[in-house]
Amino acid sequence: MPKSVTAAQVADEFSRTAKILVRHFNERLGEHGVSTPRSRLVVEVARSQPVRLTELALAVGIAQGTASTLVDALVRDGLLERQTSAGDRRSVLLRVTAQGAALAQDWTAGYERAAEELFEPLTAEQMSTLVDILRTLSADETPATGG
Amino acid sequence: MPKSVTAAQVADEFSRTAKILVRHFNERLGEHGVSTPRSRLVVEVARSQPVRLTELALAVGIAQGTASTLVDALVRDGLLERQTSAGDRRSVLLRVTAQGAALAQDWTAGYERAAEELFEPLTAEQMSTLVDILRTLSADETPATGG
DNA sequence: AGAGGTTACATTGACGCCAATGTATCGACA
DNA sequence: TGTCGATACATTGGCGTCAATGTAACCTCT
Repeated sequence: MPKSVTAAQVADEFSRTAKILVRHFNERLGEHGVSTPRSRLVVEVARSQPVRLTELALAVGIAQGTASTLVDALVRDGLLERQTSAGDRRSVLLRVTAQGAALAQDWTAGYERAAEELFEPLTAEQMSTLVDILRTLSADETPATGG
Repeated sequence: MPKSVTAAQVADEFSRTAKILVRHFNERLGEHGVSTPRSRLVVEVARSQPVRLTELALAVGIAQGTASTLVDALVRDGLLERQTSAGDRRSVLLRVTAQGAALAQDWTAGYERAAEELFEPLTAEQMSTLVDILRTLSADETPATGG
């Protein structure tokens, strides 16, 4: 018999856990000299370049303006390149630089190890279930891989 | 057969969904003229007053310094009261004011409705499963109700 | 009593993030 | 061609958050 929980309880627990995990993640990635959002962006661009800014924002779940600001800093730091799209000059295509690609590789490893550590208490089935539930919750705002 | 997912995929999905939900939550609560963190704090104090600052931070999942700053603003706004503990003069006991209690009631209702709306796509069993998983993930940093 | 380590809270500087808004480009249509 | 709404990105002001650190009270042990 599943203990019945209210939606508010779920929200509280979700919010609390999310914040705790974010702190731990930042702590782990800090050892690589980078913050979670920055590494997340660079790794995502490396994975699916060239990528438009708005697509990138959608993929990582942040607002477009936030992505713009963060990307700006990453470009200044020489990790990403902006390139105006030939077909649509409003669009910006993002790619990693050589330096960005190298760091992305290091950070991906750190990211994966941090994730394994944080989700270690879950069984494989729980992880799969969790992902299903998360995708259900964010079904409205899903990148192209939606299907 | 559960699709196997990597820890990094879980982390990505978790982070993305958390940010999306936070945005939606803020949007809903904005209609009540309050932000999610502020309402969350006031409601939590109303629920378990008197409560120490650090306990409160743990309950909502934020760092102690963050709680201090937020509480400061809420005290200035007349929603919360600080009171130095008689037994341990380092400690601060928090309570809601009359105004804070009234608003907490309104916000609790808004909070609950927002949560119901956001978690509406989940079945009762999924919600229960989700809470189990979340508690497992944050088992290290659990308030006194730890069990 | 008082020295030294510990605990509870406050403060600070920097960052991530948002909503709202501004600017340039695009596309359709008169 | 020029106009108008829509789209893609950039900018801005403000909040929430953190880690790191400071200050005061507590506790133990001598």
